[in-house]
Amino acid sequence: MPKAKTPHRTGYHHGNLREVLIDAAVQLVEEGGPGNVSVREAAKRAGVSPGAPFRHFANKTALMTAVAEQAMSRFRSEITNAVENVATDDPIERFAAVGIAYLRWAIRNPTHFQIISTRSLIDWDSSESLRNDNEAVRSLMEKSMVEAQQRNMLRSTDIVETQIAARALVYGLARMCIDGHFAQWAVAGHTAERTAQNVLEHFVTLIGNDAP
Amino acid sequence: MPKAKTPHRTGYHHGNLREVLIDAAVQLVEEGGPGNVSVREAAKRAGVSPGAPFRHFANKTALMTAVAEQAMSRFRSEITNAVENVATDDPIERFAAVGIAYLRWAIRNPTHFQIISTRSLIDWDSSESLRNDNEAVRSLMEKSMVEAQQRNMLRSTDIVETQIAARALVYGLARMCIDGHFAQWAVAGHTAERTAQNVLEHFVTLIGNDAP
DNA sequence: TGCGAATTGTAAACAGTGATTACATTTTTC
DNA sequence: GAAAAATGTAATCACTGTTTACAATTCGCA
Repeated sequence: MPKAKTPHRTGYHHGNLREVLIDAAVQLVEEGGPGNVSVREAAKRAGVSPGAPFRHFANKTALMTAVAEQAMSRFRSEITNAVENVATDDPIERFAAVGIAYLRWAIRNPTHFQIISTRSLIDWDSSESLRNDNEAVRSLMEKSMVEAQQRNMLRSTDIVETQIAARALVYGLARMCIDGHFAQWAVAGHTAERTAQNVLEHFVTLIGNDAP
Repeated sequence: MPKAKTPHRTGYHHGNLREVLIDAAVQLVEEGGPGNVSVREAAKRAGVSPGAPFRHFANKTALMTAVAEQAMSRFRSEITNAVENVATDDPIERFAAVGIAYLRWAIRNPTHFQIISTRSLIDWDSSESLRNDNEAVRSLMEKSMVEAQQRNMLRSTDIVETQIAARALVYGLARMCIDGHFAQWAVAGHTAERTAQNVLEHFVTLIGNDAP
């Protein structure tokens, strides 16, 4: 977790305002969720007047989008790293690895996951990097599924439905956690993370060709 | 869709303010999502001063919670009706009927589904009716699953994982729609609703005991 | 029927918000 | 070194949720 480096601005110009504003916004998100972010408070923490941020961001949504871009980048690289460090080349296991890394990051960074997945907070369409990172994760899931089918490892041949189901399951588990639908199924003392992993692995055996 | 009935208040007292405020808030939600709701605008539309709503709701969240209660009640009864009108007593088909009714309502009432499922907008813990209605839907899913297992119709005996997976799948599909993760998988010209149904039915065959 | 209490409205104010505008300063560029 | 571009400030606007003091109305009861 890199600390916000405020370079103790000396003169009239700040020199680093854009990045410092993003860091301040991230800090505000961590302190009290997305609703805790205000442009003015971010400006105050950057030691700058309330109007200054609008030289760097067209509006509040643009600032939140920058926060989302940073978060999404870390999200993507954590998942990419996880799947690269998987020993086996079993595509189904690789898919499980993606899903587990996905859930792990979402559960450990709930407010950031909320920001990157809630379109009303950000301007999704205007950000190429958001789309790229998201597509990278999606295609990682897709590839492993397609490969599994090619090796005849899937129970069903309806790969489109299977893929959407897989994505919906992972996304649903993540959102159930961050939306608080979770108290009821912290099963048998397991943490949310462990439970989510169990369910994902269960799903993986369901779609597989072997008997459970 | 019942129209807000403003009884043309004559005197100093409104007589119906609480309900009219809820209706106004619902209208604002329909016009521009949850973010479009403001207590003052609701008061204005009810023809009342900005402070008046606080005689009926402790704060804005309480007003939104009342909106959510109304929406959740309709959500529950639509699902309950759907499953009561299912001819068969096949528990797996009954589960599918619940899921389809769930997705149907969520997709056709996206902003209201967003309100009832996003805990940051409402005061979930303080509302008994929200909990009751939610639990009713959950237990409807649970019952059909348990029955399916008792009749040996499920592929896996890990019923806890199967149940959570089922809920996560339905919830994930609904949220993917309302969060806009959907443009990519409006598959083959199908509407979101039809696609979601296909995926759900695919999942149902996956968990079943028969060969696909 | 009348009177005190509870309910429910108003008006005015407060602090906080996103955003814009006119202006000032600094940096960049030729 | 001067014109231009970038980036800060100060003031201001309209809007928000919420509170407070006060006024009008309705309700419960002698």
